[in-house]
Amino acid sequence: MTEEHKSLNFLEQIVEEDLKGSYSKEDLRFRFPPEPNGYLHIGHCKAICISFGLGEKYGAPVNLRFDDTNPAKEEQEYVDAIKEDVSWLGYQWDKVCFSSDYFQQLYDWTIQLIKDGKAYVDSQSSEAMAEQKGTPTQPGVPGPYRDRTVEENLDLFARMKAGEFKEGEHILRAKIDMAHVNMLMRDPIIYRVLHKDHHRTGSDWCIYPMYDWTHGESDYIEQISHSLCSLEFKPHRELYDWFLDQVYTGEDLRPKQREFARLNLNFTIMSKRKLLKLVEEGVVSGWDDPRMPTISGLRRRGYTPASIRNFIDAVGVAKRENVIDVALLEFHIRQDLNRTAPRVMAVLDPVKLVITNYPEGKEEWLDAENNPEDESAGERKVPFSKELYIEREDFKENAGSKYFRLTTGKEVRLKNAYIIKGEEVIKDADGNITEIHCTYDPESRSGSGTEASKRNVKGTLHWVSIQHAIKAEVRLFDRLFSDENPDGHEDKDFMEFINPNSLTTITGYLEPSLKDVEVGDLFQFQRKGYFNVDKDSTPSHLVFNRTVGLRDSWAKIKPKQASQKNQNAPKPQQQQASALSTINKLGKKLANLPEEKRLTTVADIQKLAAQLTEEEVKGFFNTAAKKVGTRLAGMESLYAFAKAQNKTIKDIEGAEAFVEKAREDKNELLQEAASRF
RNA sequence: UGGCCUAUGGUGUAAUUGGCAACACGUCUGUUUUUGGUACAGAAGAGUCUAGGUUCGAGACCUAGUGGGCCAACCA
Repeated sequence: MTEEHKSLNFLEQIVEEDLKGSYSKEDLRFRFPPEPNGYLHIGHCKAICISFGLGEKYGAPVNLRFDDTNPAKEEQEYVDAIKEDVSWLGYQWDKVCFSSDYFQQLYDWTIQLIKDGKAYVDSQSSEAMAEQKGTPTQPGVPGPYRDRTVEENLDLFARMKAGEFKEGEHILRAKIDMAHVNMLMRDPIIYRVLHKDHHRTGSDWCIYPMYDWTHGESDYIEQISHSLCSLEFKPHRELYDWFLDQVYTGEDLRPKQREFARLNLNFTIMSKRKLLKLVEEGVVSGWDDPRMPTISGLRRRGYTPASIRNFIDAVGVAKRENVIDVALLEFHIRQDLNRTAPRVMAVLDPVKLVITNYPEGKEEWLDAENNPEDESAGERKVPFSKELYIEREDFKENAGSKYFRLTTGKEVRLKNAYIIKGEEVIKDADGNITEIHCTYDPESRSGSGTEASKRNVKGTLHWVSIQHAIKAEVRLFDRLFSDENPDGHEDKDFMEFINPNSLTTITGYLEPSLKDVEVGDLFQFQRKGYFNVDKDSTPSHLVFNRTVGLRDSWAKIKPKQASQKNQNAPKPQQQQASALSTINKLGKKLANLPEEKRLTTVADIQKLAAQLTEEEVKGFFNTAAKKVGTRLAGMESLYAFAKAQNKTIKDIEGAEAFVEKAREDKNELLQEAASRF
């Protein structure tokens, strides 16, 4: 067993248990069952990774099944997009299936259901039916059509199928229990009339099965061993099993449904319906807008499959509600891109830098490393000349000592080039800096090996030669919502939290090596972040997206410096833990400590106890009997406190009873401690 | 007035047969660095929602309480 004993999540444990039980490895089969009514988002990635991940782990097939039972919402476009997204993530399905492939089988089973008296045609309005259904706390009551004869039901259902009725006139319900505690068991609908063409079956059907009647049976038909879904389907399990009971032959594999908590991300919405609204109202440019949490959006943004899979892996699988910090997603894309993305220089907010002692008209092509994390990435040439662009924020006239960038009189290194020294600032009439003049040290060229080239200067700036630079449109994204939980306010709609500045488009100046990039190419613009080539990009008009910025510790220092001016304020000072809370803390485990450690801890407690007030000591007297450690700590505290105050336990109310109880306790340590009084 | 699920550092996830609760992100310190990136070293931060119980021993099991989630679409 070379197996790291990495702990299994609860779903893997279920599978392991089953494998130890009646399941063989060949029985395992999973499925990912999206409804083709929208694009997949990061939340679906979790479901995909769980089922496909299990498939990879156990060498089991995984079906991609389109749960297409509602022609009103479903389209071929979505089927295609979902396939693309799943395979882009790097998963291979065994079969592509459609619930609609099982319409006939489902229908046949339904006939049997009716014959068995387990389904009936109801002909009321949906309002009347809802009325009879009751509420979670009130049982429902049977409707007037519940006891139709089998013949009548068969006839009506046949005519529903034949298209004799309009939508809503009749539906077919399972006959279970209108008073069941589980609302879903109160005679759920299994078929409704829908006069709509289906994207696959066309006009073959005008009755369509509902989710519950379709899902478990589809799992059964495909012989899915473990049907994994998110927590909100937990109440459906009972019905899933009930339906399965009706068709299960006992001779083959019976699927089981298990549920896990879905993924939530802060500052993000995760509902297809709401994402659709963003698309329809033009808040974003489409399902694949780089700000969207859709897989296609993330892909266009520059996220890699590996980064997403690693992210999902890090998130884990459990049954409790969770909200993941987007910082974790960002961590994983940076981690992936740091290894793989070629480095390149691009100036996004340019200011002109003139090297006054650099010869007019001269140009040099300097060596630049493509990726310090990957030697095999090689080098490229970057042109250097007298006039450059640098970032506006990389120069400051009056800079503090913590500012490592260019300022007058100070030296910095130009990445891959020379060390320069700030000399002079040229401003326009309004006082805006238009040009910075500097001088360079001709001996200091990067990699030249001279003494001067090895000098250490604090800052290194990226730059681009003005005459060689190529222009590009650069799109900078911020989060789409300004609220951490845009979907979580009862009084406010998520649309109110849309961040109006989620997209900034600027013109950047890039080193010329970027001339021939292709859509999807990923780069690190040094010191600026990771960028990829957007699909809008053309050779004559390059368009880049910022996937994610670099971690930026300078960004954190800046605001601190600013606030340092009014910095006589009391420091946030670590709150000194009170003697009492420290004792409590120490006490908690006291009874379980090894001898030596316990003695030193007791000594600590006694020392601290001298600082306690009488009231605080009395607090220990009510400690739950179960908490031996805390009682022990209380005992020690009482002892030390009494000693320090020159009191006996008779002087302290309640102390005698406390000690007495401890003497009689079965814990020896406690007895011992109490016996000293 | 119901049923089901759930509760471990700021966040997320761990904790098989006896380890004063581990890992990752985040935060903070340093070191290295021609990216204020990366890498490396280190620190702070929970004593496991509360109260009982079972046990030699409970984060794990039981009961109750409390907090959170889900459940009444001819959606999936």
